[in-house]
Amino acid sequence: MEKYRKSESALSALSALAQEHRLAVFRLLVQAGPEGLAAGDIAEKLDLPASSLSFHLSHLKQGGIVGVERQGRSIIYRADFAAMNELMAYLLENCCAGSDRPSPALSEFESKGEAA
Amino acid sequence: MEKYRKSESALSALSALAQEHRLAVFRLLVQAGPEGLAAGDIAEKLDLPASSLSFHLSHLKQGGIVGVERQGRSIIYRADFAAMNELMAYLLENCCAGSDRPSPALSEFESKGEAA
DNA sequence: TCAATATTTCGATAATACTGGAAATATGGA
DNA sequence: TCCATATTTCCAGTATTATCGAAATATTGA
Repeated sequence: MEKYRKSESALSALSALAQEHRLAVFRLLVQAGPEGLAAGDIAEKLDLPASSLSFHLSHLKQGGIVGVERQGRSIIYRADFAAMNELMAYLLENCCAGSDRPSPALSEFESKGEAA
Repeated sequence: MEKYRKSESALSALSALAQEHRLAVFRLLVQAGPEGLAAGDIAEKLDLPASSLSFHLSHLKQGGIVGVERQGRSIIYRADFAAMNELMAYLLENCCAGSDRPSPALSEFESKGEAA
């Protein structure tokens, strides 16, 4: 258990995604799957200057939703699916709740989780 | 059908949520449920100056994830659960994909949807 | 060791976002 | 109509984020 699911990490993941180029990069990485993509490939596909892309990649890394690994001369980025799932779980618990939800029951649960 | 689910709207919903105070406001509105909350109540609960809160509320409104309605002297804000569900659907389709996903099949589907 | 490749870091600039007091707007009640 | 309440809009100041060329750093292969 002990899923962290704190607002703090959700927030940094959200800010990582909340930018045109970064959302595009992340979607590309999701499509690429576990193999990931080299920074250069991303730059080419999205037609972004290397230094700008690097700025955004480091933001995605900070947000905890991509992983990095050097592979020879290239640096491979991959989507962190586990982190993305945690973000989804956070949003589901804290930001969703159909009109058919069991009143404030769920919110009490979440505020308890948040306290720690 | 014709779910919009475009990157553009996902992006504005994401930027709406990707800010400490706005995420807090939205969570509060989710807890409040369909009844919503008056701006003043939100300001009090989160201890935010009225003008700052108003700035953030308009951002949430722009992002399409809250609804507004005047009720006497107060202005009631409520979480737009349908919009939130659309965001979740977008993220699920475009930003998730377990390692057990059917290769690039899903991504082809989504790029077709995006074209329009 | 040297040159070529891949990427990041630096630094300067521009653009955007956030903050909060004060003034403006809308509403309801006396 | 006049006053109190609720909220927004305006505005200026501050802070954060984005952009991208140039220089710096790694890595590989000759």
